[in-house]
Amino acid sequence: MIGIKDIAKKVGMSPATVSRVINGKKHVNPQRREQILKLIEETGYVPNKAARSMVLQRSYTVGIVIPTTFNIFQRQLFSIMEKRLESFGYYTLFLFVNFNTESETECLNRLKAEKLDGFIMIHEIKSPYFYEYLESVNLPVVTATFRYGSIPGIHVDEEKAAFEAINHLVNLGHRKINLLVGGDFSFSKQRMEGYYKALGAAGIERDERRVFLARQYTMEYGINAMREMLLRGRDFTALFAATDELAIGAIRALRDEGVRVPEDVSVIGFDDIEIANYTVPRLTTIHQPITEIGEETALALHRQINGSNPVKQDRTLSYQLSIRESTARVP
Amino acid sequence: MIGIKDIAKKVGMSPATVSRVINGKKHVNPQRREQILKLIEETGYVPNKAARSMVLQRSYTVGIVIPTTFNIFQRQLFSIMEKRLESFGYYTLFLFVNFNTESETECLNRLKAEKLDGFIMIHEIKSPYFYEYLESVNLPVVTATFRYGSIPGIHVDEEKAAFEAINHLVNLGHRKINLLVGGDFSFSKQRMEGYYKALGAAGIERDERRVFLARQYTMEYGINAMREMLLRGRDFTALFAATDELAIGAIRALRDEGVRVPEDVSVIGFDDIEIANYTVPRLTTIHQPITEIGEETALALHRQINGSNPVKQDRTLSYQLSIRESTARVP
DNA sequence: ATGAAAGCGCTAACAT
DNA sequence: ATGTTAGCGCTTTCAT
Repeated sequence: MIGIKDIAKKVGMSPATVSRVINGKKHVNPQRREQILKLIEETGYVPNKAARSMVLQRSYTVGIVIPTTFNIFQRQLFSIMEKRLESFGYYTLFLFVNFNTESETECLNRLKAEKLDGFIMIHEIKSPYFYEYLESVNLPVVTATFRYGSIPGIHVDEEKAAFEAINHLVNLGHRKINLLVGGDFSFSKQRMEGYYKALGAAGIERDERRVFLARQYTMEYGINAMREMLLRGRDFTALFAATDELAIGAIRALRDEGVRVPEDVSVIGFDDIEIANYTVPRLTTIHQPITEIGEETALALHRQINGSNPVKQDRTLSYQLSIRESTARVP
Repeated sequence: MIGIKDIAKKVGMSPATVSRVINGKKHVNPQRREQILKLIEETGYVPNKAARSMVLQRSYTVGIVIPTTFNIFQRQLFSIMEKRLESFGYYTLFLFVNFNTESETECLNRLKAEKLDGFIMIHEIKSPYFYEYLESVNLPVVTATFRYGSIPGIHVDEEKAAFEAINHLVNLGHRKINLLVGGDFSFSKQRMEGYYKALGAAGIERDERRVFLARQYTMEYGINAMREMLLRGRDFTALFAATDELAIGAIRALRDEGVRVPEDVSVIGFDDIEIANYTVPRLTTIHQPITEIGEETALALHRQINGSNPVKQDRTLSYQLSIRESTARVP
């Protein structure tokens, strides 16, 4: 493998000078600079990242903590972040984590092993050790789509958005509105809270039997949950699914039983993943400003890392109710 | 930051001994080993990866080259690979690349900068320099879903699979079969080739006006392409879309014009992404053994890296025609 | 079984 | 403007 010494030797100069050229420092004779640049070009030399990272005590790398089972929304999100981070000159390292302590510890270790410049979380880690460590080393962090303690986060007002989703249904005359929600995240709690509050505001009695739990936020579990609902008799005219994927699964199960959407049952989702606009029927859903979330998150982290505008604060972005074809007046 | 010296000092031993313990080497007094292990546990010490990578001349990291605009199939694929690689003890580094020379060069540089143990390509890079470099450093590589030169690849017989897809349509009585295909990859050429051959075998005349090009393999371009087809008059009874995403977009556009699928027009896709089984109607498609492809690829790379079973050879996995609801007898 | 010392490839402080 | 040198945190000879 070719190294900085090889380059230096070939042009008859010291590694220090070559290093200066590579890093665009001053105090190098323009002619020699050209000469070195040319040689680097020719040889295809690229500095070793580990060596650099070691002496610089930083890696120009940003981590993104994401669940192994990332959903479509998260996939779109990290895709956007990755592009933005790259434009800022960072490498991106994905830290996949599962829903268990072991995996979270593993993630923490990785964080320690790499000298990351900072990182983004689009997955809520439970372990308190994790956050303790962050505090102790003062590593720049931004969360996206949720909040944790005093860490700055970029997100929408989930509760209010869910409230509005239910309101849309209520305005269409629905009173028997089921909720399909999954696991143990803040967004699920907030969306559920919005559901209850909207029902309350509409004078509809709170009925826990209308709430169904999916084990995961996938289409498969959406199908399963809807089957279960149907088994208990079709005493609902509308469904609020906590994510679009759950909604798509639910619509599938409804169709399989000959129930028409939206004629017989209205379904509203949440997130507005890309496919929501391509399904049959197109999905009415809460649009999250996914591009903006991704960009803002990357920017906030960049700012933290560079110390410019060190304002560590949350940003609540605005969502939108996107009315498409899966909701209609109550039959 | 806590380092190996700190650990050593605290137990009153040399860094060398601590290093031996960390790496599970022999010749350490069992008592001291325990003592050191305990301290590491307590302090939460994790060795610095850069330092380690530097002296070891390897990183225990495997790269996955993937297009920035990865599609759903590729997303599922890398997810599987990542899990498998982790189980082998590798870190995974994603190398996103765009469809231009600059980005490919960038990717190559990254490959040089990191001391990767090996890498996987699920994206065809064009630049010959890229492959030259691979040759020159003899870096372990495996391709997935395509082949390049003598690099071992894991894939299905794309052409034969496409042939079978068309055959399915022909058996249903279709003769006016359009093709929707996108960009410049080997799989697109092979799927197109299968289309033509199957038509030939069925005695259907080759008609290039039946072939439509999508700029990207996305649902959006699927819609656009189908609109264009429809504009030219509906003189087809079936469509073979080169990917499921294209198919889903096409079905959407068909619906928008009041064309029923499969009653009026049959649509068949390729890949069998997760959602293909949840759309309305469910998508008939070619099932790629995505889990197997992912696992086999990771395994093949692992073997190359470890020199065990250094057989550098291709594996052609078997696909399956998955008949669902989007195809029917010709009207 | 253990420690001292060299060195991985690079950058930066200090000389010149 | 350029070179010399030290050192980032670790592993691995080579002594002992």
